[in-house]
This record gives sequence, C-alpha cells and structure tokens, in this order.
Amino acid sequence: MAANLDSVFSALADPTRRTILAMLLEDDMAVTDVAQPFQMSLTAISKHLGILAEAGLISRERRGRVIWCKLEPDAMRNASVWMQGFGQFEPIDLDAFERFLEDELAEEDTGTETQS
Amino acid sequence: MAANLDSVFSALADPTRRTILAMLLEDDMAVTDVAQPFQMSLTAISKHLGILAEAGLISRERRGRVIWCKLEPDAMRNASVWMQGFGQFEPIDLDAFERFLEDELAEEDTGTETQS
DNA sequence: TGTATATTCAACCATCTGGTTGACGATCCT
DNA sequence: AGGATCGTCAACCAGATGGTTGAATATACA
Repeated sequence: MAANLDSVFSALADPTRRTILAMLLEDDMAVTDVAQPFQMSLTAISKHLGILAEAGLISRERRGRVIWCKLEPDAMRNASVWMQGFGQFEPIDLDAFERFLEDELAEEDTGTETQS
Repeated sequence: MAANLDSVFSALADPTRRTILAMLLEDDMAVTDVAQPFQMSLTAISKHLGILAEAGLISRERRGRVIWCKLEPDAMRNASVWMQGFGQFEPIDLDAFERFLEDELAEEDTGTETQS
C-alpha cells in the first residue's frame, strides 16, 4: 500500500514526532506526559500524535480521563522492508541481487519457509 | 544526523520520488529518461531529483548534455538503521519488497494514483 | 453538584510543498 | 554559426503543514 508508505514516511519526517516515538519506545505514555518535555502547546502535541496514529505508528486508548499512547512497531515494517531493499547491495551488484530475488522466489515455490 | 533524517524521510514521503528511486535501482538514468514515464513536467521531475540529491539518496553527474542520476543507498541505509531500533522486524522479506516495487512502478505505468 | 484535570476542536496564521509555464544556459551536431 | 536537445532557473499558484489561542468535551473527585 503506497498510500501507507506516504503517511508513514511523512510522519517520520518530523523530528518532534521521531522524538515522541523514541519516548514511547520505553513505555506507554499519556498525552500530557508526552507533551511535558516539549516547548510547544499541548494542542500541537495532540496533532502530532494524531498524525502518528493516522500512519499506524502508534495507537491511542482512552482509560478514564487519560489517553494512553502506545508504540505500534508493525506499521514500520512495510517501510522498513521497502527501505532495506535499497541498502542491501551496492548498485554495481544489481545482477547478483536479481539472482538473489529469483532464488528467493524459487525457494518459495518449492515450499520453503514463507513469511506473511 | 537528525537533520539528515528529516530530509531523507521527507524525500521518501512522496510516491513520485519513491518510484524514481525504484527506477534507479535498476540502472543509472538521465533526467529526461527519469521523467519519461511520469505525467508531470520535466521541471517537476528535476525538482524531485534535487530533493533526492539534497537528502543524499541519489547523486547527479553531468556528462556532456546529459546529467546521470545514480542511486546512493548509504543515506537510506542510515535511516533504515534508525528504524531498526523500533522493534524486532521480521528478517528481510525480499518477496514483499519486490511486491512493493511492482506496486510503485505499476502506479506510474497505469497512472492510477492510490491516494488516500 | 461543582470544580479540577485531560484532551480535543475550531479558527486562524505563516511557511513549506508540489505543481505549472516561459525564459535561459549548456552542449551536441551539422 | 545555427538549430535542436538537455536541464535548470524564476516567478507564480493552490493546498498542505506546523504552530498558536480560546472554547468545548469528557471524566474524575470532593
């Protein structure tokens, strides 16, 4: 889904949002606590969290008054897969990569392990 | 370093630019040839290439009249390393990667944009 | 009930982004 | 030199983005 790559990469393009993700890596956090270390308004942080949630990078769950934000690393998988394909080889090794791809597909045809 | 993540991720956030990168994965290309499959003007593609180059994702070298664009995978690799911190991703799924590439290229070929 | 806390909504603003067109510089080929 | 090709520059435009403030909503608590 290329549209999802759009939203994931543009969500990751903002340093505030990347910092928020790094904070959530340590633990789930309430919106107010997420906002605490930043200089900007709570509304601005709330918007950033909305963008991260829209991209699927986090989820938000209301418990009482508090909305808990939780990292959802699955959303990064597609983007990570897409990116890693570019970093795995030197451009000069393209032919080798093609053979590698074909080998992988051939393995799958023979019923070797299959990831979803 | 963080500023570079800004430029890399925001460069990757545009589907036209991701398609260009996928095209350059196969071979170095002249600007005009990069622009050929797209509907937009050559100027627009030139700007996209400028953004990709600014992010370090490609390099451009003039030979005669022609400017050759070449993929520079190191920049993406750095961003990929950043993403690795956010969870245990599955081992690289090259089959999935190839499907992404095909989706990206198919979008441009058919002109059907899957915008959300 | 009334008040404090947690979060979002609505309106607004400045700046960035992705596109256009037309003119221009650079290079190749007769 | 003259003309075609390659690519960028400059100016412009509509819409997106990231921030603000003030009001509104939802929940908790005394």
